[in-house]
Amino acid sequence: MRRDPFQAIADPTRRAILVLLAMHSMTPNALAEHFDTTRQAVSKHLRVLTECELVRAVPSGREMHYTLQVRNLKKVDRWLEQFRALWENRFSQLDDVLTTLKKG
Amino acid sequence: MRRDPFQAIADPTRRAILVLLAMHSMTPNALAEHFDTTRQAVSKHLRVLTECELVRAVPSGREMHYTLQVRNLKKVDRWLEQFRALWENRFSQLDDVLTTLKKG
DNA sequence: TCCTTATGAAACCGTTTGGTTGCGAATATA
DNA sequence: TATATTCGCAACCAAACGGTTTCATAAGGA
Repeated sequence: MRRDPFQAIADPTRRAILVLLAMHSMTPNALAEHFDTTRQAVSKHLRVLTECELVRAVPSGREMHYTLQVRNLKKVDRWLEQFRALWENRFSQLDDVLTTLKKG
Repeated sequence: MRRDPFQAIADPTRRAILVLLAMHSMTPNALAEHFDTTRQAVSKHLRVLTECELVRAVPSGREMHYTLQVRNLKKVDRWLEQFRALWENRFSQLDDVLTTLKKG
């Protein structure tokens, strides 16, 4: 089973969860209210996110507070880094044909 | 079938293909030599990447030259943008406990 | 204590994924 | 023309994915 941040953010629901948790930590029930699925489905996504260490569970009584753990998102950012130069230089501003010529 | 850059870069082989194509355009055969799979498997990945418009196929005789199309990678970059502030501010430099306090 | 609420885990299901093999079409070469 | 090479497509397969329903556990409230 692949467990890395790239696979984690492939799912749109998981991306939305991360965005919500970026505001403040939330319980599974509170999160589930934002989606058109069951609490258990959200819980499964939280499990994946926890295994990827993109999220951390903090118990509080009978509730569980999930918190964003931003560190591993940086891995995605670092991977993108190697392409950033390509879309920031002036060649990539031109159309695709020119890009092709440059690389061919 | 979901076809977006997030799903495209979830697969490690596809990420490696994108990195290789960032250097210069390549044919499916040339690409396949870099991996421990068949040409057809690489071809399938190229199909996905093409559908996501992360790659563009340029025919040349009986060969096909695949070129990186960087535009849609920016979508991932823009999504990450909303988290970048979190790991760039001084709070995220502290350990996870502090991060929790800040968000709780 | 009894009941409700919050949660995770397990079993199950249909679809998607990533891979293989085999094929046919089209281009280059002898 | 005949042959070899490059490639995409279709069929098939096992494993993973995303979802549901059901159940057990544990904590709060009447």
